Amino acid sequence: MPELPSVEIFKQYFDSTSLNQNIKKVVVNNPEILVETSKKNIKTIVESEFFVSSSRYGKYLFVSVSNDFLLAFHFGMTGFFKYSSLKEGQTPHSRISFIFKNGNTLNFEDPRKFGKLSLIENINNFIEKKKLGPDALEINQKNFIKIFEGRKGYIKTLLMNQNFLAGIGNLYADEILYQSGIHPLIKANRLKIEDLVVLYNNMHMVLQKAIKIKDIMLDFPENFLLPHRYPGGECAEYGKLDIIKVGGRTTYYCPEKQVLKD
DNA sequence: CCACATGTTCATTT
DNA sequence: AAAATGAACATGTG
Repeated sequence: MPELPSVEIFKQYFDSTSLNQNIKKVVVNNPEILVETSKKNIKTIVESEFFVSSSRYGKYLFVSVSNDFLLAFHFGMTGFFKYSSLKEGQTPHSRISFIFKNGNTLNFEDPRKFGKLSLIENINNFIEKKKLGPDALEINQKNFIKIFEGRKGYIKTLLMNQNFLAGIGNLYADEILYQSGIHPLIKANRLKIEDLVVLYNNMHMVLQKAIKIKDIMLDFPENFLLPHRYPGGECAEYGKLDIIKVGGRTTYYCPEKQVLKD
């Protein structure tokens, strides 16, 4: 479930399992997920080195290697890490495996193969090249409000657009708008400053809550949208949730709580 | 068989 | 330039 909260949790998992361990071998099962590098290249660069640190930006996880190279993981729609004590740790959806000298393996798992692993030289250059907006947890209120100034697009579409704000995807956009009582189809420039302040505060609240509960949907409180986000699901406060398409993505919202005015 | 899925990117149209 | 829409990508699930 790789939106910002999941990636933050993947980072914690990565840090606690895989930092500072000698990498004995790298197994590339699916070279097609590699970007700007090759199977041979990545093996040459990473084998016999170790991971020094990691950092998250939006939905990306950057990992620095002991020889100063950098890896950028993107988890696509179904990617995640699996650290195991199995010798070669191979599983049906393991795309890349990092086998450590201690006998454990970190797998980059991704059933649908929308994930990517890039070899990069500089994080800032990468962010610039991808034209990523500010990270959703780092941006301050003033700059957040500025993003929507004069924008005629739908608020949900903009929230999800990584070029404006990095980290929010389809599910969390729905949750943040629900918490804020804002209809997903409101045009951004129709929102008042007060609405944007509410939106900003709820964005933080929702993302931090999600990280706290390890992004386990069922652990969200009743008054959140996500535990009810399925056909026929009901808002804890009002009635049945509506399902529409916004920017090509399925959108759940409560028509009584999130009203589209004029 | 069909529809749908947490994401990104590209083409086309308005 | 901005914005909306649809398709493509690969694969599992219901």
